[in-house]
Amino acid sequence: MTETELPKMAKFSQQDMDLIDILWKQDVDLGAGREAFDYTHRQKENELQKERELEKEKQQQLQREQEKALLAQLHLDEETGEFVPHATPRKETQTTAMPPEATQNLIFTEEEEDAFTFDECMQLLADTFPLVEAIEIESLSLDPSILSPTDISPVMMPPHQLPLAQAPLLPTLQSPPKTPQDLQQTWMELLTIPELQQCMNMQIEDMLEPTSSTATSGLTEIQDESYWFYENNLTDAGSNTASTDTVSPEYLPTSEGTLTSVLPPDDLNQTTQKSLDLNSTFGEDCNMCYMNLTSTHENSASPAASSGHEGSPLAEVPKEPLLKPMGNSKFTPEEGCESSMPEMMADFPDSDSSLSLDSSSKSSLPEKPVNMDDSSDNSDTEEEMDMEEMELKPRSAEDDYTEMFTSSFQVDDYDTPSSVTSSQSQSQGTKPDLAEYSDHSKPPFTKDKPKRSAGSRSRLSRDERRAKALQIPITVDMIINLPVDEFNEVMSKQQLSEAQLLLVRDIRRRGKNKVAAQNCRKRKMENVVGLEYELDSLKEERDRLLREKAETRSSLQDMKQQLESLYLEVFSLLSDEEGKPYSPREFSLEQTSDGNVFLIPRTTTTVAKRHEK
DNA sequence: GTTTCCTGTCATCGA
DNA sequence: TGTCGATGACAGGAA
Repeated sequence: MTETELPKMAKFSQQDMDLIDILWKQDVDLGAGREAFDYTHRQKENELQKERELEKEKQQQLQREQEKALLAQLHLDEETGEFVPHATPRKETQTTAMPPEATQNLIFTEEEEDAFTFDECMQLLADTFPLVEAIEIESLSLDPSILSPTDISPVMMPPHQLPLAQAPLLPTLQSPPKTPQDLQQTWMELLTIPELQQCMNMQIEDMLEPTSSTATSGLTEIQDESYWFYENNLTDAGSNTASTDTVSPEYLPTSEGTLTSVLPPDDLNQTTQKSLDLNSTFGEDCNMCYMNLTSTHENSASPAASSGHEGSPLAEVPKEPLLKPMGNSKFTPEEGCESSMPEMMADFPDSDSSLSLDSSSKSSLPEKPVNMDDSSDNSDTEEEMDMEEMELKPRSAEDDYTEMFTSSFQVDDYDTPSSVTSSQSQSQGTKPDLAEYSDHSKPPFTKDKPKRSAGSRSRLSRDERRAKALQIPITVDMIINLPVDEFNEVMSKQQLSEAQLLLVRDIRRRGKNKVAAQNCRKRKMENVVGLEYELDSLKEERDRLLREKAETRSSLQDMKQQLESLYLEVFSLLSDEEGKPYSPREFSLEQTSDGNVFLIPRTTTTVAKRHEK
């Protein structure tokens, strides 16, 4: 409802007003406030809007003045001997040295003045520039030596600092490239600076690092508006000179030198190539940069990228140095688990060496279950048969694993699933050892050594190895731990052969028994500990009883002593008719059941007692 | 080289 | 009768 519509409202009839009121109530129900229909409120909002626009214009004017002041400082740099042309190249320099802030402001003014309110613009500025500053501070804090190369990049440069820092630190940049060739030469010189390359690599990583959506968006905005500089210079130079590939080898040593501290040597080639490719395509906008990175990543002999991981280049790039080098090996789906299962490969040192890339020369599977059946059947010679599996038939084991991982292995979540195709170069390198292991005349300890060195997991590994050799589509863990019903159900569904069933039962029996033995020993130890505790408590009880016994005996002795003294004391108080004391030897005091005490002659008492007996 | 401890496995028994 | 858990006995690795 605008200001011109207000007079019309006075002409509205009461019916119309009621209708409007009904509509307003409906709007209120939909979430609209009463002030939305208040003209004065809207008028205040319009005034505020105008004030904001005025403030925005003032702010822009202030920024323009600041830009002019900054450009004037560039003139002062010329007086120090760093000449900056004022003609056509100066125009480039001005635009080159123009802070991205100015560029951004111009763009905001031209494109988004109508679309953004002042608060939104201020919020956008506040969101954008602190991020850039933070990025630069971060890059500067990493190494003070790269401070000057960092300043080269206007992409990441805080707009308000760029001209000041650029002048003293990079005189080469100040010298104007009068021709495209000069410009190209300038950038080629800049590219020879190792710190510059490191800085650019770091900034690329910072850019590609998926920190926060706001940071990414802010960078994208800055790059979109200031990458034209590289588009006009660096990319031209790169394309004119020799493209990326010709530049790359030239700077490989420096790049390696800067990257070896943070990257494993195996990743150096890929990363270096990636970073140099990025350098060559630095002038493109952010999207193109990401696209380039992705394409570079895909082209840099990284099979993982071509296997479905290219969907997330931002997440992929930071992780890439952590990936194991694939070399020239053909990527298989199982290789993804390889890095996480090194111990499994350690369990099969000889099987590792017996591997081959040739998956075409597979021996027929039905033969192996029969052999395995024999080996698993005879428990006494199980170990020897295991060794025979690995030694007498290295080709067979090789075929087992090759076929196992190339065929449809239904369940691949073994507790330690190993990738037999871990490293083809490794397997190829150890290939000559196959002849040694295939030598039957070798002493047994040589056969046993690699396996015994696997440690306490050798048994479990053996079962896993057998299960894999027989292509049992259930994990050893499941075989052992599944309840009987589920286990039988799974077994019935799997259509296993006789040998497979036998092996599965053996694995289950051994696994169960192993757990039972562990529990038994645990219980035994607990019993021993409990018995020891009980023994200690019994010893303490015995000592306590002995102490109580001694105390009781001592107290009884005291009581006897007291009673004797009391008896003598009472006896001494007694006297006959003549006043003579009674002799304790002739008389004794006895107490009857009713409590009376009588003096009885000892002879009588003794005679009476004898009679009683 | 021997001893001791730990662990896996087998054989056996009872539920 | 088959399965499973418990347990003694044995063997081998590791310290």
